[in-house]
Amino acid sequence: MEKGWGLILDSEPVGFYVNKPAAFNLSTPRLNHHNKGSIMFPGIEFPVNLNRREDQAAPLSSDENRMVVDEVDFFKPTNIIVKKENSHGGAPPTDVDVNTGLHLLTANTRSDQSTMEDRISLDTEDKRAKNELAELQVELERMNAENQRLRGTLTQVSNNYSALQMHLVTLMQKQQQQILRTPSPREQESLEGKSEEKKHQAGGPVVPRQFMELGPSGTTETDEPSHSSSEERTQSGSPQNNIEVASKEFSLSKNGNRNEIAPHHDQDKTNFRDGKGIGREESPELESWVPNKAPKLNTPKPIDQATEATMRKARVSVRARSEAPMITDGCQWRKYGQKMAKGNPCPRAYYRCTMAVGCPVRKQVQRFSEDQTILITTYEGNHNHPLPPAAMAMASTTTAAANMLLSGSMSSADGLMNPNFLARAMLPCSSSMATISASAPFPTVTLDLTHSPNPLQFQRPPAQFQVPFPGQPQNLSSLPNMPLPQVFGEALYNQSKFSGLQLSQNMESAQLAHQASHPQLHQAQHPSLVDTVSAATAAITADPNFTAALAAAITSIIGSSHSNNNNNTTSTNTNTNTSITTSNSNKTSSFPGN
DNA sequence: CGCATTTGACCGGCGC
DNA sequence: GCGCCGGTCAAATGCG
Ligand SMILES: [Zn+2]
Repeated sequence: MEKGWGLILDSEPVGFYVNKPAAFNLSTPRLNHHNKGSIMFPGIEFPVNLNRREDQAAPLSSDENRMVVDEVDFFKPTNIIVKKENSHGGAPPTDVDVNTGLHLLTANTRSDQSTMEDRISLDTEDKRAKNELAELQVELERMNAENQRLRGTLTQVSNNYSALQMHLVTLMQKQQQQILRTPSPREQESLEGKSEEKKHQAGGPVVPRQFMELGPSGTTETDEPSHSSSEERTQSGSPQNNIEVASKEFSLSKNGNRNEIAPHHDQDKTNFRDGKGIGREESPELESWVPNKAPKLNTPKPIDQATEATMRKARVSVRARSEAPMITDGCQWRKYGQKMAKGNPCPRAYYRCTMAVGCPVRKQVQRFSEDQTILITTYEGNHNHPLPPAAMAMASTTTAAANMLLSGSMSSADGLMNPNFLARAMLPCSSSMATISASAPFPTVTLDLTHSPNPLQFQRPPAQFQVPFPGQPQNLSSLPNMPLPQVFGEALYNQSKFSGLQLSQNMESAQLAHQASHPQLHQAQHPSLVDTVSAATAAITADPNFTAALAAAITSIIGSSHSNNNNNTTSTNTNTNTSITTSNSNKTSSFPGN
């Protein structure tokens, strides 16, 4: 089964390579910020956990692990090889085999002096110079690698930030919905039906429903009984890299509340694969997934069902850079199909959520034809089961996006209001963009977690399918003066060997932070290392100013890296060009983040 | 041996 | 009606 080991959407494995002094020493590529040593950003009143894992502090070995990327290597073998070598050598042998392809220079300089002098001494000198050059080259490459890492880090931070932003928007949206309109019957249903007991226990305020509860109220609570192991599974793909060991201390907060819900989807099991054989209509509310061709079934069904159908039909696609075949979103996926898409050389893979038996969630994974370093993951449906925090991150985000979209599509008033609201909400946060466009068969929200190479590009033109990195992936092989996009791609590539992009942790953190304020939701969580981690991050990120802190972190990192790399034209891109694109049937509009 | 993936078959929608 | 196309199924295959 697929565990989604590809991109991990959180920040942790990368660690923070904050502002290294000019020494380009691979052996100490990153500052050691263990989570306990969370970084305090000046002027910000709470610590930000940068998710450094302890072992990552280990100088070379971890680096090697990170750098060795051969397996998943789709695009640029040569580079990788070089980097690998570099990562190995603390001080490279003078006779370096590392072929940097920069010999031209050395040859020239040498030729001048060597003409009439004593051959031997010159030879030795020559050799020495050569060696020095080689070393310099190696160092140069190290610098490049460092730069890439920094950029990768920045990218991840940006991604995280974007994710958090999404959460913020989601929460704001929910609040808005709560305030502006009485809860829809479905919401009421879900709240009463599911959260009632929770509310009793927690006695907390009524909370905007969790995305998981968006499904049919009756069965949504199905819980996988055996999911004590869920966390390993979800994280197993990259245990070394992904799990945030740092925050163990927080685990206690969550461990108590393993969910109590009895798994009652036995029926679902029988119904699984109901597509044809076993009637799925017997229990429409059971919400085992229904083939998504639900375009017209709305009429006969009650409103709830209609919205459900819409929900299922709504899609949220996430674009992120990853060389890995699939992003790690914390869920378990089983591949059930693969097709060659029409205009895309890369096949499209179809996955189904297997965390619960009847879970209707499916996703499509496909590479962006124009930039194959971009992985487009399209989610469809809502989980009908509790999710581990890691999965919560992505799921809640996507669901939020779907909600946004659907709220727009359901009532015209909302439709007008929500996008604007979204735009407004995101504006102060960052350079994000929301776009509503036509041309999608399904209402689709696109979260673009890729990054624009242009640092000046704080406002992007509202083109829907803009390719953030027009550069072609092939260019990645040109190591020294790699344009930023490629650098990013490579950095991410390196880091994503096991984990790739990391979004989940922070997203989940936001989620948990949210939950922290609403304790009744906690019980839905699974205790686990993941939970632990997320709890920790949640605690850390519970502060409402987290985004500000993150922004500060980003800026600080940017500043530092800028100082180090400013000669590099491709230097840090400061803007997180997260864009939200919603495709509706008939309109196209965009909301530049700022 | 059980499970996940692979992969060609199949199905429904849609346009011509 | 036919063919294309996106999406899904399920037998075959591979893997641990
Ligand atoms: Zn699910």
